Amino acid sequence: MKRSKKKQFHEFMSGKGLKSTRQRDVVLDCFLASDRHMSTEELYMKVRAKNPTIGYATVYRTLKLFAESGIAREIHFGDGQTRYEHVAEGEHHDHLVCTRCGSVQEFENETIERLQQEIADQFGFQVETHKLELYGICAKCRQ
Amino acid sequence: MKRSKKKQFHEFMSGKGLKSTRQRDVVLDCFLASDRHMSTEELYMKVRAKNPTIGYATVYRTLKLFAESGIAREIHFGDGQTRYEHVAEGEHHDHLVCTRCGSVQEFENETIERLQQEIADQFGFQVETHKLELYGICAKCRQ
DNA sequence: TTATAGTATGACAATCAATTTCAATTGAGT
DNA sequence: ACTCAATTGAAATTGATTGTCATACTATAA
Ligand SMILES: [Mn+2]
Ligand SMILES: [Mn+2]
Ligand SMILES: [Zn+2]
Ligand SMILES: [Zn+2]
Repeated sequence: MKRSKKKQFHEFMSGKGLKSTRQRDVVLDCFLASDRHMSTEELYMKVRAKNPTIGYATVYRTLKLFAESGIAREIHFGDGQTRYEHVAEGEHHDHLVCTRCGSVQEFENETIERLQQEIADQFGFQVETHKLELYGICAKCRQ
Repeated sequence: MKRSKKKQFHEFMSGKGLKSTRQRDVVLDCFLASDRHMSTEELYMKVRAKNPTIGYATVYRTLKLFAESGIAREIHFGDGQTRYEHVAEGEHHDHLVCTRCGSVQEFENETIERLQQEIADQFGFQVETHKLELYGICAKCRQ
């Protein structure tokens, strides 16, 4: 799985005439080894631990490339931080976000997805993406 | 309806020992007279048209008070702009957002709301708020 | 292998929305 | 009118992100 994402990214890069670099490989390894829903800042810290010479701008630029290549998805939970999560091909999920501890639980619901489609159809709206997030208190934080 | 929101806001303010000012009244009038889903910037422009001496910070501060008082809700559509929309007491709706023309269509779906609740219950998660947005191309933009 | 052309990098400046600071002003109860 | 906390606008500041640019590097051709 990690092998295949590496491959996917490298194919995307060479297909666009973009280069493979030491820095990008470090960022990629840190991203793939990381928990999901990491903020750019958090990832930058992990990257620095491996190679302190890598700059902030490079991490930002590389994460955008991950999203373009399809191995990552950009997410926003409403704190001013952009986050990235791993994307499994053909999969989709939504999120439960704890406003107390910040933990994130993923879920899938086929019925909701279908209803969304129906609603869009009623309005003649063509859905490209959607975002469903439930914010509240997770089981642990409720004791 | 507009009378009652004005009232609601003024009651909230006096209840907190906060003052009624000329500036706040102008911002409130502009907000109530406006289309929904206005960005702070857009509202600021309307405010300036009525009273060019009112500052940016005052508009920001006042909109936060609207949200606190319950007459407005803060929304984020992923462009870097915070928006505010009118809140009707006891009502809730979600959004279809056109990524081409920026238009916003509101909808309500009781079944989806119920399913969200069920999912949260399964995880022992206590929902406080949620966000459901469908992004894509609206009927008009599809010709 | 070496030359070459275009890409990538990191330090730093710049941007953008939003917030904070602060001295001067104002609102509301007395 | 008096008092005092709340409010204001201008400007400075923050925090995340992006742009600039001179230097360094990668990949391919020769
Ligand atoms: Mn996720
Ligand atoms: Mn709305
Ligand atoms: Zn929690
Ligand atoms: Zn449209």
